[in-house]
Amino acid sequence: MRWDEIDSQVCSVARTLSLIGDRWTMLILRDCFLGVTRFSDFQKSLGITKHRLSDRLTKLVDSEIIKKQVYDTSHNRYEYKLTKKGVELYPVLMSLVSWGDKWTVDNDGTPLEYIHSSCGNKIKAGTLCEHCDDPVSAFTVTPILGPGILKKINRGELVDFDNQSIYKSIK
Amino acid sequence: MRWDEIDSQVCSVARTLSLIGDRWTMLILRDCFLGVTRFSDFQKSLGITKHRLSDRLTKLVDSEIIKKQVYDTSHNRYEYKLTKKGVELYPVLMSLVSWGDKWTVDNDGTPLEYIHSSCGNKIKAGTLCEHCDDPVSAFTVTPILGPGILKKINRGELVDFDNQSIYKSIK
DNA sequence: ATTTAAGGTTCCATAATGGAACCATGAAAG
DNA sequence: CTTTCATGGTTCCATTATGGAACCTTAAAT
Repeated sequence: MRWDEIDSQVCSVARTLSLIGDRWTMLILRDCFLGVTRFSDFQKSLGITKHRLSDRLTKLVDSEIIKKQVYDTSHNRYEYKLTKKGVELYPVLMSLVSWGDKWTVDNDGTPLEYIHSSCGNKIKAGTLCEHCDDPVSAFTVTPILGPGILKKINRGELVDFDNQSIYKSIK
Repeated sequence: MRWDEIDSQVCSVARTLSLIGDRWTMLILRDCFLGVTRFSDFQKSLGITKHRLSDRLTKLVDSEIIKKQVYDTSHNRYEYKLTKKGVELYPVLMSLVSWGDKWTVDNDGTPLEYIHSSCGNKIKAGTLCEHCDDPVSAFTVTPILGPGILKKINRGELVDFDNQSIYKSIK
């Protein structure tokens, strides 16, 4: 299977990664969340080549994760800004940051810190269950088949689907 | 800048993506969390070519996100399992799932559902601040320079560092 | 003696990426 | 009024990464 076919997998991870899972894309989005909007600023911040940046921005606009707006009509200058769909990728970014802060930090400490305006403290972000407020971890979650897979099985699609692993989960 | 140099950026996102940000790696980890452990099962589940899978597994073992263990000494058969470092990537996976469930779902519904063993409900995972329990979103978080950057600036490294964007953040 | 299963490696054609050069527009400088 | 600069790109080409198929190795099973 080629990479550009992974969105055919009936899997939210695969479908999401088909949009944001290639080189540079998440770093571009990191910059978006930090307030970068202009082509040349992305380029300086990232060290990406122009045509690669151009390609990635176009794809992100096509998938409606960012939008391209003229900010200077006389010059045709543009700014790229997150859409609602894009803003909602923030948990992905924060979870990457949290993990990186713990496992890839050097002796100097964490590169950035994040202040939560609700309480004024440094963020200690956790993934919690909104029903019980307990932390969500691989050991307290059991995946089960959802309608997105079950309906396709009932219609005879996914004939060679192997659901063994789902019921094993992580031990 | 080449992709294999991004871990030189003083940024937890870049450093994390240098380990798990290339094609296939997150999908391999998805399978790890679902209970897949064997080379051939990864290959069947992912549709990845053998040498690419071999390459990715080796890199994940090198970065201590998974470990390779013999499960059949007479045959030299191996299983790959998440380490503590790897298990802690679960929030990254769940945030990708949550976003994908919302923005990439088809008419049939979500592919998988996740039951939280703490409360028995379907997971509604949210990224919350552990100080105030309020949701963490791009609009309620302000990034500031941390010691990992400040100390390097004080030592005269990062001379051409541009922190403009950090103070803009997202509006 | 041959086949099968697991877990790979090798070879080669194709696709993605990186670096450098080039282009277009309008504003600013001399 | 000619040249230079800033922004936001595109083109060309060499280098890397990836995909597909074939092949390899060990030990058991037929």
